[in-house]
Amino acid sequence: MPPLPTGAELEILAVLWRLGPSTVREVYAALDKNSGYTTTLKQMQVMTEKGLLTRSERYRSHVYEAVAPMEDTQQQIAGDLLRRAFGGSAANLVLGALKAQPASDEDLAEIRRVLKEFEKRERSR
Amino acid sequence: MPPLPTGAELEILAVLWRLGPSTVREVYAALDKNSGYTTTLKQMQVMTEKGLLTRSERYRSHVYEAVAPMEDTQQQIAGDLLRRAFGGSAANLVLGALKAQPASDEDLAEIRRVLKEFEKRERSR
DNA sequence: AGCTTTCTACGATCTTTCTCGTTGACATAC
DNA sequence: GTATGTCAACGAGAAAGATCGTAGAAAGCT
Repeated sequence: MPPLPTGAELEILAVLWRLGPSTVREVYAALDKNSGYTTTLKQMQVMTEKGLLTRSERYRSHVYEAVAPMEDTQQQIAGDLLRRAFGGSAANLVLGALKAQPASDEDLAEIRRVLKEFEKRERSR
Repeated sequence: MPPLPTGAELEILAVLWRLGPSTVREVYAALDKNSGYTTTLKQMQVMTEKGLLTRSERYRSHVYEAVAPMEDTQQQIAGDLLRRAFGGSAANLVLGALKAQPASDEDLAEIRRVLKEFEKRERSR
């Protein structure tokens, strides 16, 4: 089982999820950090060594891409936090998230949809 | 704004939330890590320096306690993760959490209650 | 060919986190 | 009063993470 991505790694992953396969420079530009280009480059190299990213040549530059699908990584992170910080209480996690960043009506509807879906699957077991 | 607790710090906080004010030895016993007693002690001393814990004398030993209420810390953590790993999508967070650790019926009901409550507050603005 | 730009690769440093061994204080037991 | 046990304090070390400076390869331009 791969270790969870660190904070800086997570930010890079988030950019790649959003933009799809990208060069280092594109990721660097999308990051609003005040660290240098080589820092981002190094980070992505390390992540590639770890197996978090893959790299393919394209003309002159290298294009990086997340190995694991976003959903898998998000699930791992959510599960880890649930255990570690919320004593396994999903309700507390939801509550914390909503308080921290009020959700829009669409978000709320989406959450309800997710709940229904989950409930249905649960009931059929 | 205080920096978010690290992984090891979070585990200690979780124990203190669960047990209430405790001595180092109690926390250490509740932790199922394979590190030594002094490691936990040192960690808690550092956390006290950082302002995460408070300490009060009790007879011979010291009793530690989390400074910030659990809810506040959880909210901070959830918000941070929401931004960093989930692109602000609370629905994805909920989905990830449910997939990672299927919730019981009570949990689901609790989540729905939280949603309703939040919605009501939202509507009255 | 020589210069400029745009990349990646490498190595070094700095900081934070994590871990533990040792010490000394204090109390209780013998 | 010596021994034993329990605890906090201290300092040191290892490990991981984050940051950057410099070098080197490849392409394009004049």
